[in-house]
Amino acid sequence: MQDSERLSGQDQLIERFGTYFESIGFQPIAGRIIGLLSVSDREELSFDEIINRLKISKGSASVVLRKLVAECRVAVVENGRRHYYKLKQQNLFELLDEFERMCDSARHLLNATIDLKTDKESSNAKYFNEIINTIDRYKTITATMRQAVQTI
Amino acid sequence: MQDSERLSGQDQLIERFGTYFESIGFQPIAGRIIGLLSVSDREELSFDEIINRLKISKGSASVVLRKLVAECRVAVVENGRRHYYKLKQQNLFELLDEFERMCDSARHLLNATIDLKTDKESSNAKYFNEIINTIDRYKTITATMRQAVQTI
DNA sequence: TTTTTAGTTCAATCGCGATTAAACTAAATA
DNA sequence: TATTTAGTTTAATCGCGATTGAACTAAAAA
Repeated sequence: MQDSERLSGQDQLIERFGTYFESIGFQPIAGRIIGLLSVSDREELSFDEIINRLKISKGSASVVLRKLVAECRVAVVENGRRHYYKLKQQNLFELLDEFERMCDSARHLLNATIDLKTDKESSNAKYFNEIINTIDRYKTITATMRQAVQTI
Repeated sequence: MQDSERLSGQDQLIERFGTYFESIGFQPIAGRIIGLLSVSDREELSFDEIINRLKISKGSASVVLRKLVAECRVAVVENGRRHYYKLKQQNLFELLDEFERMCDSARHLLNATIDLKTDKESSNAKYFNEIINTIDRYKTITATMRQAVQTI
């Protein structure tokens, strides 16, 4: 594969990472930075390399990188005056935890909604109960999966 | 429970539904409408009831409701000149499908990223492979779950 | 000590989706 | 037929997060 080909391929992937992370609530620039750090062959990039490759201002890079570091998405290595950044690998179990917390809060909201219904047998009340049951079934299964993985 | 108590309880839940749906990409008003239709005791509400309870303009209600109907989140019943709206209950398997499509596209992006790496043994390449394996394990499990539920 | 460099800070602005207001349409009603 | 009513359309505006630019700080280099 030629260098130019690789570069343009990387640009496309950076864009895809970017739109994905945008869709889950990150700033556009944050998504591109995660993309660049994911895609790039050298996995530790300086502040300058980042702003030059992505063509963004020092200001936004500074703000967004600080946020990404605070959120443990990116790790920073200081080397003299220079800062180097690399992707911080997430603990996959923590990702699962996060998803389960989301399910829990949905479950909680649906329960509160049913509690407030005059008619607990109404169509929506039944539907919400069905969703709650599905969430509970799902949690049983992931608990099993978690155990299985942990005992390997 | 008193009526006033129930009403303010509903308002709070509407707000919680609203912020939840906002967080997954819906317009604020769309989230509140879904909340109102989820929480309200009468589960079929007229255009007027919606704009009065949520204190929103006819214009935004019209636009947002059309969108929600197009997305199959809300069903509309026309009765003479009046339109009545109710929550459209989703097929829970379709929700699962949607989640799996999301996993598939993530898997695809990670694969493309590894393909483009010069060093397939780099730290990030290994990390991405680990995520792919986790996704695959997850899919095996949900397939089993799906079969189990379908044969009930 | 002076100069250069790396990154930070923050006020200003940009961009854009969400929302409204008011004119408008079409159907029901009188 | 004239009027009322229910909802639609769309131009204008609002609000706000994202981004920039330029001044600024602090540390390294000269």
